[in-house]
Amino acid sequence: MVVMKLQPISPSLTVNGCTDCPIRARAVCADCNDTELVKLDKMKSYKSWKAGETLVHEGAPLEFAASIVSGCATLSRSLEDGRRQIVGLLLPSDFIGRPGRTRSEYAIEATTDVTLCLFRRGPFETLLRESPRVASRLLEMSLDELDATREWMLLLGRKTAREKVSTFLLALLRRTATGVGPYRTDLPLSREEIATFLGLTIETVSRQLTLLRKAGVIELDGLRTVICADLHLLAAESGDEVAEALLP
Amino acid sequence: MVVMKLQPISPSLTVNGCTDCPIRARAVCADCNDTELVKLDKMKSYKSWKAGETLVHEGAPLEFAASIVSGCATLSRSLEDGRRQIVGLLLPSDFIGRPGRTRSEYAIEATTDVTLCLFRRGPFETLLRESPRVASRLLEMSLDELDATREWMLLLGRKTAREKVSTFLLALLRRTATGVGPYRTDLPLSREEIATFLGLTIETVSRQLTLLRKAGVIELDGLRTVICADLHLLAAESGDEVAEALLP
DNA sequence: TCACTTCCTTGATCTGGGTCAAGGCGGCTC
DNA sequence: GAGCCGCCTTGACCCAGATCAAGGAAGTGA
Repeated sequence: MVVMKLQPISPSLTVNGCTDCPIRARAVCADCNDTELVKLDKMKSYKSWKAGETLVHEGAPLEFAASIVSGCATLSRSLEDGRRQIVGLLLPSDFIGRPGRTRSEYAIEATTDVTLCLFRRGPFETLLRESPRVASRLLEMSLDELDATREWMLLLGRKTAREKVSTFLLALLRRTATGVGPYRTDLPLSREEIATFLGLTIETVSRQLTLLRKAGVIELDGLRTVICADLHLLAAESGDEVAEALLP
Repeated sequence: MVVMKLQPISPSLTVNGCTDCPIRARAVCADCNDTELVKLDKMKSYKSWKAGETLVHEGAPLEFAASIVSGCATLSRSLEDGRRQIVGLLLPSDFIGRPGRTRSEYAIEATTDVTLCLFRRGPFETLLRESPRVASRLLEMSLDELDATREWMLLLGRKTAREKVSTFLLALLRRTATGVGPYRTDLPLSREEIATFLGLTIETVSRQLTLLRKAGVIELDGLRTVICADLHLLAAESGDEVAEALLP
């Protein structure tokens, strides 16, 4: 399963792809021949789920590859006693799929209404075999994914609650940030889901959001909307000075 | 970077590969033509490091791909204030490398004396481009890696200290387990390194090892050798009943 | 408009694991 | 074999974040 990319895809790749089907744009770059585009277009279909629905249960068969068109979903793993950890966040342009394996190690759940662009396993794996360019793009995406996952290990193992919440908000805001601030984003996760993603409890997430608001780092507009006038303030709270240096 | 595989490689893949150079065995399966074997053999070389040495600094150029021949190394990431998290464990037959990127996101450090089988980046990437079979094997390894990393996220985010230490010992023992017990393994990491891997402190690791010994789950022979008569006891402490069900 | 639900916030208290400090135990050197 | 050094263990205490508990706010349906 390949997912959780917190940077937006390159604009130069989207413009000549179909924007409603990001995998086409992501898998095939501008100088490719059209054959692969046509093949991808022919095998795709769309499906939507409501917020809160489960797309795939942990350990259940996974009969498709897909990319997120709109909305947000999570990947999670659970222990038998109910403890649960979200191990990946799926946002538009992210990819779902695990070539060569038929069942999902993770539960996939919609946290908002979500629409996927689906490819059946069989034809998609054939395309992978026949098109080195698509295959190598998938390898690249998997390795980016691995880097993002390892970065999250550092967060889970070593960061404080405040740093965790700040890092999460910063990652979301950067993904949607355009031009200059103030930056605004709608949280695609409930407090409970944020907690499950950050290895915290819902109460701690709530308290840290309140503290960040009182410290003037962010503003909250309703329950789901976060506004940040200066991403550097947030980066300073995230425990990661490198992240700060990379800001616009 | 692709690493941390806690299962031994398939015996059917090793027998006809050269055992001192596992990537050849891992990348090329029995029914492949010999050309790829020859190409891999031609480009390889060997290099060794002493325990405690740094192979690659965090953020430094990574000019090779490699597989571990013997010994143990770690991948780690650090925050600026010195907090550090090991994000991957490299044991014999594991692969190091990040096609398409020239610098390492992680520090790579030898925790015991270690020998690598090295491939220069250029020729290795050419081989990847020309040999779909080797490329698809690398994708498979990357995805296994991603699964292992996400499993570790569940450990870091949700398990107790006792469960973390038990899970770590179980993973090590399973990797070397053959036939029936009692199982014995030499820890490739110091207490400090184990702590850095599990998101704990050295004192907590030490205390949990003592408690597991007093509970009769493990025996310790010297500082580095762990003996476990019954892996099911350890699995019961690991918080993961599925792991227990999969034991021999 | 009122009951009901779901999700969030805030306060009070508890505790697992961190921190600080004091040895113990080889292995090495001279 | 004495002194030293690196690594590990153990004890005492502390604190960040978990847990428990009590509302608040916003939506929904009758």
